[in-house]
Amino acid sequence: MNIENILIANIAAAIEALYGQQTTADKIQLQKTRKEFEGDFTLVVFPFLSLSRKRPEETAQEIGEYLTKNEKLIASYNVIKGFLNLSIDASYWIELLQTINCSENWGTAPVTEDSPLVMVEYSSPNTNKPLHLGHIRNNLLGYALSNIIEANGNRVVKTNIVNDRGIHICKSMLAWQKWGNGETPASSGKKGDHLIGDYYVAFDKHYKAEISEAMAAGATKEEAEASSALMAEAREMLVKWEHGDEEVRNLWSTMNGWVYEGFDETYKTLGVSFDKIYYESDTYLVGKETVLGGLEKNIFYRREDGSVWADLTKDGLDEKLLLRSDGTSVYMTQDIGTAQLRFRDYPIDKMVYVVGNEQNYHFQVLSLLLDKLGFSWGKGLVHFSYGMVELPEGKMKSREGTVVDADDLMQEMFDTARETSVELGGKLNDLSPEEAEKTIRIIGLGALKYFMLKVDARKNMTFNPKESIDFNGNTGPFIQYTYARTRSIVRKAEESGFDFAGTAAPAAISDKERSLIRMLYEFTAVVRQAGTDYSPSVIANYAYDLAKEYNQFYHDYSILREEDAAVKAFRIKLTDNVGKIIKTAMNLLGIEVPERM
RNA sequence: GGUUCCGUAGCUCAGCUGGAUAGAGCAACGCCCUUCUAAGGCGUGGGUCGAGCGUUCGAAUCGCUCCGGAAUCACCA
Repeated sequence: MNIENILIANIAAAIEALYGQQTTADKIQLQKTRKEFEGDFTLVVFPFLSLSRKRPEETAQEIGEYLTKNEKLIASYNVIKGFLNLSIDASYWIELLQTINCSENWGTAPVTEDSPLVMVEYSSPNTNKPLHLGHIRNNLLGYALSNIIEANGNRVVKTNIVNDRGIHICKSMLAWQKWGNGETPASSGKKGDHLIGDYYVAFDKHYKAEISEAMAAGATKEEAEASSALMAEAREMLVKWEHGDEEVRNLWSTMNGWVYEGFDETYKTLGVSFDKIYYESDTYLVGKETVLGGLEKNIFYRREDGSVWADLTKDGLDEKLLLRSDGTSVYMTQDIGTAQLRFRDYPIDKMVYVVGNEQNYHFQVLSLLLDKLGFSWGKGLVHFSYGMVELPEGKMKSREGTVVDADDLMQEMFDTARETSVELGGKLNDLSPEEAEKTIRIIGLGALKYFMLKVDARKNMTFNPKESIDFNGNTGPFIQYTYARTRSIVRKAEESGFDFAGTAAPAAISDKERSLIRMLYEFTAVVRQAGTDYSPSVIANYAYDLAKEYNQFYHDYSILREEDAAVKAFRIKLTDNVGKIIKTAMNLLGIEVPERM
């Protein structure tokens, strides 16, 4: 049923019949005919000139003539320079729409118990501060990627590794002990993660004050930092934590608990979720064991000072520290431990890490180390590396207070969506207050998510808070609006009791209709490409193209006022299916679409 | 300095397994709501695809060199 394969087979036959020589598949370059020319598929004939020994136009003419004569599906052809444009018979497109209409999950591959298992790690927050704009990009990419991988016929386990231990959380804990007066999320009404974040900032403030005081007394910066009593206390706390000091552990559990409640709320609002959460406090010791195991097998080596290293010079990299001379673990050790635990829990075939591009080197090393340690998926692990989010003024800097908070940003999106719908004449007035509010959240989030996902993940992107909340043009709300419009058309058709059963297929279809069906057909290839390239932006840009194409169609033709019943039924069905695919595409990105807006 | 990534319209971005005259949106200007949702459609203007060389019938796309920007190369995480 794949039209391209049919065409390729016919072209190969044509070449052989006309020129008496076989051709290879890679020479048959079939592409979508550009809009300004007539036709559906275009064959580039330049590769065949050496066989035909004729001019490009003549060669194209001969092949076109042969094809129209021998393949019923090819209705006509035209030649422009070395390009042979082939028009496919309308009946094929009409039938194709019927096929898409009948298939339940067009574009997505089924997942069975035997499907490969892919684990996707994303989010990975620290527990000392709330989520910010960078995390939003990470979460949205990770969630969308998981959906896309699943749509390509894989079992997916979404996972999160929480960095819940270390000096950073001790800083917050210490500051809370000193200046908190027993404040809790319940007592102050603050979200837990924000509360902890505030104490982290408080620590930094007092620490800075301490430093400048010491420097004013004549110390150098290094001396001041080294003699900081606050920092010494924080370190002391970390040591107590490592030794399982009950008081410190209890405080740690309590305060991390507040943070998790806050994170859960943010994740829920953002619409992302996880199947399994790992905590570094559980994995760092496993990492140590695994590294020591590797030491026994001479995969790693120990230096005189007792530190453990991996020699990667043969792989073109440096030597990498795995355990400090005091026996404590480093970042890499934890990731090895996490990998070990995960592999015990799941039969992982492939591991995808959604982590910023500042850690490209880390994952290059991790891949090698896991491979040396015998993890089958180590070598083929995917570091889905994405670029930083920058603001028009430059990078976000927590010290300068230029960090865009995730919760604040989402709230701002909701507020703007509400204002905009009022400005546009109370678009949501027909809905109940609850439904209107729900729709506003769908639109606000849709704007934010689409804005971040349409950009190629590898690239650094600029996030302009003001301009990003634009609901016109290439935006999420534009696509959502188009979806709502398709639903409106279908709803009205159903309400009017239009009889689909008694209608025959239309005799002919227009270019716009052809183009739309073709785009629906291509969705399968788009999903596959997004899966192999790990690229949500491919889906995003497709959804926009489809919505734009449909809007043009909508303006060019009457659908409900069409008098020819066959044509009317066809257009309604087309509308219905465009809506279905828009919805599927948007859902793959983790974006909801409203029935009305 | 080594490694990796990025450079396309004033701005934000598509296009990159080589194909026809490089596309959207925003911003500017003009037209279209008594007609199925105007969060829309149509039109005008706007480009040495960072630069150069090479491969090719054909290069934004592939290769090399250079220029500009980012990340990374820690007993930080």
